[in-house]
Amino acid sequence: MNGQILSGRIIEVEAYLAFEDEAAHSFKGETKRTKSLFSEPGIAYIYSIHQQVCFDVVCTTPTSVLVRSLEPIEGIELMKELRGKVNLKDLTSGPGKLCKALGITKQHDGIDLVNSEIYIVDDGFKSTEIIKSKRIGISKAQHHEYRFSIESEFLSKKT
DNA sequence: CAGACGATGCACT
DNA sequence: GTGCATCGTCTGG
Repeated sequence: MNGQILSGRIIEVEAYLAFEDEAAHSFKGETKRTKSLFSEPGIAYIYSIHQQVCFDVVCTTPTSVLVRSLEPIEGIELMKELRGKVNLKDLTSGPGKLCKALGITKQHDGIDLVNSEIYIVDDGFKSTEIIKSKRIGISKAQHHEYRFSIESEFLSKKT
C-alpha cells in the first residue's frame, strides 16, 4: 500500500460452506452484498458489518474462508498508523482489525487475489499443529468446528 | 421509507 | 467472561 509492503501470516481462519451452512452468507442466496461469493474462486469477498469490514477468500463458489487473525510481519509501523495507536497484539487480532491494518476496504471486494495488490503466498512456514475449534461471533450453526488456527509465537504472546 | 439484524470491536467486570 | 455502540444491507410496506 502506497509503495509500502504490508504483510502478515494468517494464523486463524474460519470456513463457511455453501448451502448446508446456516451461518454462511451464501445460505440465503445471492444478494448485492454476497455477489463476490458467487462470482469465481480465488477472489476476495469483502463485506461490511457494523462499522468494520471482513476479508474472505472465496474457494469453490460460494464457499469461503474468513481470515480472522494475522501475525504482522512487514509494515508494522504503517499498520499502527492505519489502525491508530494500538498494541502490537491488537493490530491484526480480528477480522475488522486486520482489514484496517492492511488498508483493505470494500473497494477491494471481488478482486483477484493472485494478480492484485492483495495476494496470498506460501512462505514455507510449517505449522506444528492445526488447532480445530468452534466458530466464534455468530448466532447460527455454532456447533460446527470450522475454525482453524496454527501455533504461533505471536499467538502465544496474546495468551 | 422504517425497522431489524449482524462472520465486530471496545470498554468494563 | 458480558454489554453496548453503530451503520451498511436486507426486507417488508
